[in-house]
Amino acid sequence: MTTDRPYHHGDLRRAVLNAALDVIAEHGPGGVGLRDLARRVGVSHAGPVHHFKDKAGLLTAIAAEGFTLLADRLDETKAAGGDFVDLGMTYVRFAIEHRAHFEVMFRPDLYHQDDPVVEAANTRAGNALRAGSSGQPDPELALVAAWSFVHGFATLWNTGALDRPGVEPVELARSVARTLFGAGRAQ
Amino acid sequence: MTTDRPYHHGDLRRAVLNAALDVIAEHGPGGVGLRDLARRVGVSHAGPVHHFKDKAGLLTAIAAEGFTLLADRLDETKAAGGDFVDLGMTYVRFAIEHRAHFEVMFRPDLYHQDDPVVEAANTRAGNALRAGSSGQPDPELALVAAWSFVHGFATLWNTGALDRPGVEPVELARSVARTLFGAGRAQ
DNA sequence: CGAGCAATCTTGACAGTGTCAAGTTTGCGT
DNA sequence: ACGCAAACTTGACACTGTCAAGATTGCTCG
Repeated sequence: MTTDRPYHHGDLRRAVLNAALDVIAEHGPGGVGLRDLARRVGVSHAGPVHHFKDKAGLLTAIAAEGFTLLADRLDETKAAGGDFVDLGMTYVRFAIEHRAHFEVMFRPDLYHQDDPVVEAANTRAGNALRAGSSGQPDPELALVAAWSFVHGFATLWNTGALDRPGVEPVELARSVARTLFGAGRAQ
Repeated sequence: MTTDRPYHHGDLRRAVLNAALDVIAEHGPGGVGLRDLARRVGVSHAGPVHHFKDKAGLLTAIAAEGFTLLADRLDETKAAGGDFVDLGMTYVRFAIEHRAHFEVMFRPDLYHQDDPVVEAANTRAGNALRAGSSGQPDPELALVAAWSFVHGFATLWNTGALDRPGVEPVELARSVARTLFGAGRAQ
């Protein structure tokens, strides 16, 4: 090939991120390689380094993107009048639909946890979650209970441990959540 | 040094496993390296290969050990008359005390998931868990609910997301579990 | 409009990794 | 006591992340 591609890629950063997300979704975060990503995107082996500094830097960017994406969705369902259970279902849906992001976000050993961008996004998502449980009796315990449940459900589902043939995960999670947390009082 | 250590290590397999568990506890599963482990144990760079075939083979052994250990503990608390909630607390305690094992067990992309040993240990632990929920109304839903909760709690706690100053994790989990699942009926 | 500067990307190198094949040393059963 | 198989070593290869230095480009400011 030795293609006639332009020297400047245009949007290499996004291209590398997308390629990385593909790889993570298929092989997990351990499967990402800077040189492999460079190859997939059609760029020299050190191209990605310039945008992310590190391999950990790349994963930091993915984690940050994931946290802001999650915070956005939580804010949306809150704004749409969603109740406590709805918030949890948004969490589950996010973890399944954005599996690659989710698998990085909660593996702090893979990225630069002290990065200001990722820290800000992380606390934003945390606040959105905390706000959702504020209407419950004993909000602190409710937060731990709900977060643990949806996080565990999503994690187990993604690893295949909860696999039921022909079952829609969010529906299963919702029916379980209803029995755990009641029918879901307003707010 | 070029030590006068014997040609045969004695129990290299266990030594490598222990070294790997140390590394995982400190740096996560991504931090393990076959050559690094060999160095720590004081053996040539390809020594460990003979016992585990692969890097994935090493992690397979760790996962298998983890599942049987978990199954053992679940059986014990069941035999000691523990109820539904007690089983969950055993799960949480295991995940925290054997953090390194736990972090490998639920990352199937890291090891040979189809290995017969790990498969057997996995289903054994699964059965122990399933048996615990058999006394509940709607056992299937109860299993999903309880497993999701304890798994999520343990995972979040281990990543530091649930960190509360001076709080004993199992006690926190127990108090939450009691409000979720009732006072814990017998069996 | 065009010159130069900074951002973007390439090339080349180095240390470190997993894995394999081939040798060496040792314990153990017959 | 002998020999065989298990345990370990040595050496090699392809691959990885990271860095330094160079080539190419878009863009800003005169």
